[in-house]
Amino acid sequence: MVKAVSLPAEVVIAGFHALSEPLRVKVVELLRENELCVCDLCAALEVAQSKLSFHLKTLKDAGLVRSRQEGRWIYYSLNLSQFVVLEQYLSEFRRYSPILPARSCSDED
Amino acid sequence: MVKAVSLPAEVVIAGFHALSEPLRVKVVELLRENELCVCDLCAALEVAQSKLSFHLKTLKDAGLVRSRQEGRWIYYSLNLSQFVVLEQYLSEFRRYSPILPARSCSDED
DNA sequence: TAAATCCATCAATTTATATTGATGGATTGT
DNA sequence: ACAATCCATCAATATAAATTGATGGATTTA
Repeated sequence: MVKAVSLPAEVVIAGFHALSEPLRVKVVELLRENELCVCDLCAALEVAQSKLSFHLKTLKDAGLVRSRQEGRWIYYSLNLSQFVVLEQYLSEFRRYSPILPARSCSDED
Repeated sequence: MVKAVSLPAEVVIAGFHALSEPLRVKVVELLRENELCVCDLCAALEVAQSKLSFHLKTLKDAGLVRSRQEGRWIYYSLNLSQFVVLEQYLSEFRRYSPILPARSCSDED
């Protein structure tokens, strides 16, 4: 049961990709507070249903959200463990560094 | 000097977008260990220089890397504080949750 | 000064993603 | 059974991102 060693983890890339689009980020920010059905999200975001459905699929394929059916509604909610995976991936960058990045006063580039 | 309140933070989206492409992820993983010049990266990744340059620009625009010139070389390094920004953005999703997602026994790496 | 190296940028093409409106499956209420 | 609601999927189009080869600026070496 050998686990492949750090190919730039597909699942991580899929996660970041899913979070690289403004509407999808709005979706997860809404879901942060409540489980919501698609029609709730459509109303809140004022977008067409098919458009939202498309983006929800991207989020779901990336493992960031789950869905559950109740009657004719499908409720979406966050899959927090996947957010943790991404968070931990990022945290490893810090671990390699001798010092935490100095917080520049004038942080211009 | 009013700071806009949580528009799905452009800088966060740009960061996730930058990390949503395999070659760019390989770049930051290499830079995690060492500051490197473009020609080092070209050699390590076996890609054309113009291609790499394009992706480095994406990473730089997202604030994830810095560059510094030394003679005719341009050295790239991580800007860890931006990684921390992304990490903290993700960590806020956890904060809303009543329970931390169960850590599955079988997904250690 | 001339040649070589390192790199960013440009324009043209290819490839990937997103948007739109339409269709149909599943569920519920009449 | 029929109509209405909720949703995913499809095909066509539009938009965005990546790749490629070429060009030129800046720096170093001969």
